Amino acid sequence: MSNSLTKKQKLEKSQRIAQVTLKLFRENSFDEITMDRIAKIAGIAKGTLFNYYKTKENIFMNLLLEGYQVFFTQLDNQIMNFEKLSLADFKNLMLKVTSELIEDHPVLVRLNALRGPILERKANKKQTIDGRQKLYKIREQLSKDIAYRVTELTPETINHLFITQGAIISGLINLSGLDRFNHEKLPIKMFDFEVNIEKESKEILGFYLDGLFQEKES
Amino acid sequence: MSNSLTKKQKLEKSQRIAQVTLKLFRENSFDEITMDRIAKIAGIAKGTLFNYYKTKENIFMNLLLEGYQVFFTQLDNQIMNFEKLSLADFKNLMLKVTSELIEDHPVLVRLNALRGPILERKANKKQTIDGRQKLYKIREQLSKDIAYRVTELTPETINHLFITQGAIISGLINLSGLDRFNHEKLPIKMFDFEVNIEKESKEILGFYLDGLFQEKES
Amino acid sequence: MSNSLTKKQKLEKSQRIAQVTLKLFRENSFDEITMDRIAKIAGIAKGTLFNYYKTKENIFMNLLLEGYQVFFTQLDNQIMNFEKLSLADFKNLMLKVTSELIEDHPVLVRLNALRGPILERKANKKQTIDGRQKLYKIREQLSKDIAYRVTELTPETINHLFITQGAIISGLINLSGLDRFNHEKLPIKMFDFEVNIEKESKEILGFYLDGLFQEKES
Amino acid sequence: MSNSLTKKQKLEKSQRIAQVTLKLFRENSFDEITMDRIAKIAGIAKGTLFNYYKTKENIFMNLLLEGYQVFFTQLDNQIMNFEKLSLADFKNLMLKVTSELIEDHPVLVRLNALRGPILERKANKKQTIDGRQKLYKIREQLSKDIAYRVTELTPETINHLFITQGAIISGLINLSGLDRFNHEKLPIKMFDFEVNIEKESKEILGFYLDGLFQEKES
DNA sequence: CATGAATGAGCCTTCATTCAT
DNA sequence: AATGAATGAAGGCTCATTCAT
Repeated sequence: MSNSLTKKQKLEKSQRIAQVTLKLFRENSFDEITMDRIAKIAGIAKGTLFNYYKTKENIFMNLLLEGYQVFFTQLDNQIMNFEKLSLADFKNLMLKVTSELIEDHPVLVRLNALRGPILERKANKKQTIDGRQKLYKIREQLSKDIAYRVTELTPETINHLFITQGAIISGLINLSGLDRFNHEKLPIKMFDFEVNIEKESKEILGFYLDGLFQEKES
Repeated sequence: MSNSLTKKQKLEKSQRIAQVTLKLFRENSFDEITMDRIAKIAGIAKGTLFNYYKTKENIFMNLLLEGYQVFFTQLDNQIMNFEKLSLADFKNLMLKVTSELIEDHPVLVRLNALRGPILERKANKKQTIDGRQKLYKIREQLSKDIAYRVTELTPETINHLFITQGAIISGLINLSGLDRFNHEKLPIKMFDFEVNIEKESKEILGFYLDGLFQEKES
Repeated sequence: MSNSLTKKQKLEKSQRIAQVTLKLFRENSFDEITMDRIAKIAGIAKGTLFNYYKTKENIFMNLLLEGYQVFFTQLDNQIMNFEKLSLADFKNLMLKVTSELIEDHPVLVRLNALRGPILERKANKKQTIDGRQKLYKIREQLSKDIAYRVTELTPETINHLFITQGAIISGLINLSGLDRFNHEKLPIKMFDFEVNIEKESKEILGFYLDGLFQEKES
Repeated sequence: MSNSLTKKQKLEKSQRIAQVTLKLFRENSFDEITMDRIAKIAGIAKGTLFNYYKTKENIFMNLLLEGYQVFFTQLDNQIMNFEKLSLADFKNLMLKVTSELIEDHPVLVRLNALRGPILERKANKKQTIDGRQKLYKIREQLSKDIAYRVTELTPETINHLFITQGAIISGLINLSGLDRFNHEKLPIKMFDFEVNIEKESKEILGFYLDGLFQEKES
């Protein structure tokens, strides 16, 4: 009774852990976030962490999957409001999504960039496959819903576009050295540091879409 | 002279260390590469490592700077053969460079992605600035030489393009989980794993250039 | 409760570590005492050490502060038994304290000598200041209690005297090469080795007090 | 011929090493001075150091012995100018020497403080004894010359006084945390940091001498 | 289920000393 | 006698993970 938690209670605790980690990740790198800090801030014992997540990497993997699920679900809901979308509409949508990712969910992009080089390294094969498949499923559903409204594009193409979008944003974020998150500014003015991630991302993605659409036409 | 290594010999040994590290980096992440492993494979004592490079990060930073220097110098030499380059020529050039980076020097791109979040963390401000400036200089010279031949573009734009190119490739490589470099193939077929980095990069960059050129014209 | 050590238990373990370190310090210099040795002798893992003390220096700093606290508190208690103390009484007191420090707590003096050149080096500014202030507070209280009973002297003068006393003893202990604490006796008879630290210290301090008192009178 | 140095040349080189070390020791602790730095500043190879001094500790021990030799010799010369010295003269002399040690040769005192805890630890028994004996001889000669002029005191007493003097100064220097040599000042005002080493030393020694002389009279 | 003390492998780095040339 | 590259033992410290209670 007392020592057996309801599913709801368990979920709440695991989410608390996740939220704390997420918050920390906004201004810290993976290495800078220790299980100690997470436990302390979450107000639970370090050992308890491992009852909810087998490894540190699992916390982040979960964050990634849950995050994208929420994000894509919300996006899906918005799309449901439309009957049809022209290519121009779709382009605007993708650019808007780009802005949102960068402004409101850069953490999601950074988590995604963590997946291959870090998260999956310490996960076993099954976990890795499960994680990827889940992420894929989420994106797949969204892609289908969009393709249903943008008749010129297939779900595969749209799915592909989301991946490309992620790669572009991630590449730019990483390159910009996360300087927005760093405290000390370097007394130097070079292009690297002036990368306006949002503007760049939208430009690249925009031209990419233009090219893609043009190709389809011909 | 006797026991004193000539500059050439010293360079050779420091390059041996660098080569060992580079080789390890092809299939391992920064964290997985320890000074111990480097020393062992290079066939020298761990302490000797520090006679050539003051920190682990220095080895990688050097690898990055030297690598780009060589790569861009070769590129520069190729360009010197031309009198003038049309925009179409330039586009082909950028696409060819993209292929080369991905096929022959993916390590360079990954090193560059390491710079901000890892290499510069443990370097002091001066080293960081020096490193960045050196890298910048290299790219700057190349950009000027190209701009001289592609009259429609400014050096700044070209420099910008190289950075964008790096970001795109880096984003895709990272996203693809480096699977092509891993030993074990995952028994799974999903889009992520089928990302043909080279094809994708060229497509994105190609369309980006098209859009950019078109914009200039109007 | 179960696996959680009570405050008392934690204190006991941290004191065990401290005691081991103290014991080692009796016959070894700071550099000769490694965290490895401390852990081994304390019968715990090296990592455990760092759960109780963040740095090696912290162990010693703690030893110093705790040691003086205990010593001065005991001294304070003795003083509380008196209503008033004449200058002669006070002189006797200081000489007695000198004997006690040398006979029973030479380690305390040596720790104090370690503070500036070693312990505070690796401590951050806050720690350094805190440590010094704590030590100062301890001595200050004692000085006040004494000054209350020795009407001819101010607390400042007395505080000053304790510091001078420490310097004299420390100087002599260090000079005598700690030989009395070393295992091997040197087969040599020279003045240095015959320094009777206790006798010397008391003589110097005694005369110093005499001079000081005489000065006050005139 | 070319590969065999004259005694003079050898002496010069060993003195150069010594001078460099001495200079470094003025603003650095023993640990902060590496053989590397010494060699570099002296303009010789690191290996060469070991042709002149078998160990790092030997350099410092030599510095100590040579330093005192010079200092005491100069002092001896000054004394030779006098026929007789009264006790008051002698006291003034000792106080003047104290000032000189603190103002001009604090390094000497610090070296002396290094002898027991550091220098002799890594030296073998013979070296230790030799070093001590040499130092003793130097001081002994001086003591005799003084005793000859201060008829009230024996050479032993005077020798003893020099040791006491060294202990007092050393104790105070160490206690003051070498703050005069530190770059960063602590934003704190406590007695410890206000120790005026020279004033304190002279006061303690002065009173000590007063007491001693008074004792002799009675 | 929660706890948090204990673990120990592993990391980077330092530096006096050696020795082949 | 001089060189300086090579050595390697040693050091302090980190942190994800385990497990007895």
